[in-house]
Amino acid sequence: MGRQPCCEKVGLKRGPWTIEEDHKLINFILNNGIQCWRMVPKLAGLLRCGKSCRLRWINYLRPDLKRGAFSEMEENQIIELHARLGNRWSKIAAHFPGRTDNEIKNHWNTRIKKRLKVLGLDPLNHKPAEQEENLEENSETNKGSTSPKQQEETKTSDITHASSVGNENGEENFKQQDGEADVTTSIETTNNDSNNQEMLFNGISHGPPFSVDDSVLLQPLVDGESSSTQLDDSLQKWIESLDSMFSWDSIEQFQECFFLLENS
DNA sequence: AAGTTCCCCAACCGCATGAGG
DNA sequence: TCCTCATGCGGTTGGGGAACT
Repeated sequence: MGRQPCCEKVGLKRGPWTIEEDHKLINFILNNGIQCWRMVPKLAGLLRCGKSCRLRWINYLRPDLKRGAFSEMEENQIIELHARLGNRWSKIAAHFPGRTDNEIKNHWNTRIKKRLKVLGLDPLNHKPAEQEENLEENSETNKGSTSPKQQEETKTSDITHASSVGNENGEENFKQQDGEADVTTSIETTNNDSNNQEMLFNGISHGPPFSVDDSVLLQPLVDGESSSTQLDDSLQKWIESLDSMFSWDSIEQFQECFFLLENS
């Protein structure tokens, strides 16, 4: 007797989101907020499951998202956090306002991993690759003698001790406070309020999170790739409205953008 | 120019977790 | 305490564009 799926899959749309779907979702959330994701698609008139709506909102439509390439400083912070927290992307993302766990995870898998390998470090535990080989040999002998959870704990303590930014009491901190206490203090000094504001503002000024060279399919943009010649009037207005905004605090302003967009 | 390979990233899947009855 | 359900999370996939041959 398996668990029921989170939603009725039959008849639901999958794959890339269209601009119309995005508009419906954003409009609904701005007008109604989020009480229950499962109800969102029904009430918003979307043929999507709630899970898909949630993911779309969190990873792409949220107005406070910071888009664009990661700076070297951000990459270094990710490496530092990964050394302590492992693949807990949501925890890592919590230190980067405007970034999503998915974004950081993708960036890790596509860029940072390679960067570490070039440096001769194992991306899993941040140890030099040779050392890692020895570790694997040893772990072979222990195979079957430990539960997955025990193995995970072992890995965790390895990561902590191996961290190049090491903390003498890393393992203890990890267990007591999910490994975040010391990281938080070091990272937060760089993510102060003014910095956050700047990032938020920069994120907004990147323009809409989609291109319009195809009027139906929503295509993600690479940072700086947007071309005003490709934008239709409504989207141009969108960009102008966003650029003129100081912050996303005012939902009314945001709604006005949509009003303009829909009525243009 | 055409074909192939590589790379990126949005989206999906399935399990974990926690709240509430 | 157990069960159900909604949400969160991390691993993985696949489409599409870029780079290369």
